[in-house]
Amino acid sequence: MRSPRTTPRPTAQRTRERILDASLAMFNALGEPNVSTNHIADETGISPGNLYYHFRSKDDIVEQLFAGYEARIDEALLLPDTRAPDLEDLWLQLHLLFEAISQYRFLHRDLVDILTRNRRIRSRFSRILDRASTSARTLLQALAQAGILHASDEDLHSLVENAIALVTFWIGFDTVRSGHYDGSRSDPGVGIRRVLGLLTPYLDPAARAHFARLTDAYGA
Amino acid sequence: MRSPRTTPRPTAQRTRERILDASLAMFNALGEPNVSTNHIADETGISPGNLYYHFRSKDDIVEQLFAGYEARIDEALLLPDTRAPDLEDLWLQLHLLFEAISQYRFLHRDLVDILTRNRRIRSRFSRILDRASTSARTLLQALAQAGILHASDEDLHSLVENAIALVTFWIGFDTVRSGHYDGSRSDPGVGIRRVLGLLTPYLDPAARAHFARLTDAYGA
DNA sequence: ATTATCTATAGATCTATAGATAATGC
DNA sequence: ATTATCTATAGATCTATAGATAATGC
Repeated sequence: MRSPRTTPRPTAQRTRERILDASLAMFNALGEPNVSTNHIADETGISPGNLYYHFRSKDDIVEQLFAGYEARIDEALLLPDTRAPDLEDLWLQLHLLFEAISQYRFLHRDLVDILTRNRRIRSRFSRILDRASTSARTLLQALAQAGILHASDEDLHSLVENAIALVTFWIGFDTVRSGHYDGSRSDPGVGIRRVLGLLTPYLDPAARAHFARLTDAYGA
Repeated sequence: MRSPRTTPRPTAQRTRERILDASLAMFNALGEPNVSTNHIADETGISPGNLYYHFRSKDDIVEQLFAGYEARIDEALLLPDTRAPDLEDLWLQLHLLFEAISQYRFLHRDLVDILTRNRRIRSRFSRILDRASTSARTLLQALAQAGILHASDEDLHSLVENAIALVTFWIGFDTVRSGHYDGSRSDPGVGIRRVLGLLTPYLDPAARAHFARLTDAYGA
């Protein structure tokens, strides 16, 4: 056990952050399984021993990064609490989700492998999916209530699950479909349009036109 | 270079097959990145040296397995050539696809990582996606021609891409969503229903009822 | 004589730790 | 005195090969 650092020194704090930054960048570029603690130390410009002074293990680094990811996702899933959510909330939520996922895309690239090897992250991710499901359901039910979406309960369930599947594995699909395996960031616009494509057949014509305007105006 | 075996001895042939069988089973159960050539040799009951007599490398094993996968997928993608494909062809194709993928699920579990590390498999998989896209498009266009599906060209494109994404990453999504990380085979029924769920809003009511009957009758 | 198999091992990792040394804060 | 860092290394892999030995087929 390391003693708690109540007042961390500026230098060490920066080193810790630099390790996390380098890890995230390399994980995203090369895939987490293909990046060793030696690579990370090397890229950060420190010794492997120093890396293990700041982090218990490679998994510890992954978990710290995951905490950042989880915070971003939870923020993206927030819905307005004083009024019913509308189409523009859905549109914004999708943009925030794709942005957060893109920032931590290494997690989604090797999702099954990472979750298989780490029980803690596994259960936390499982709860993220549940929260996403709840959020999406709430949103779509509000749209149904407002009369701009028409779907049976079964349709709605299928819709929510398919949307979650598509968002979760968009990074993977985009990679294999486009053939860009270098881990570079890709335009989230197509992914967002595909998720919205799941929804459109259930939307009112007026709402569909509304979406078209949003897409044209903000370019995604 | 190994000399060509024109008339392979039965024993050796069996060993080769046993290596492939053990590899497939362990890859599916534990994930390809987590299975070493030592594990495979151990499970097959041979020495690591013997394994390398039969296969050039671990990648060689993966490629041999991939060839079997590719053949199964290509077979599943075949459409009738003497008549226009109909709803039941689509239904059958989905079943064959899910069956083939389930048999080689290790490929889909770590798809991006495997394709990143192996250029040959990468380009072959890319062509599989193209063939799947063509097959799906042909099928859906036939349905549109027959008047049982109504969708614009843009809708149809989105539909095809979303279906391919869902089928390709169903194994991954099912794993993280259900929380069963032991690599065991899961019921493909839900996955098939989800893919069909993409289609239903574009279908004629009569065709939708047809699907419901198929699902009830054959249990998926 | 050829094919199949095993033993033993080189060489390259990788994760993680022990222990020495340097830098900082009181 | 505490915190941060480095050097060096143990110990566990893992992939792959060399070279010896066994089994098979003509």
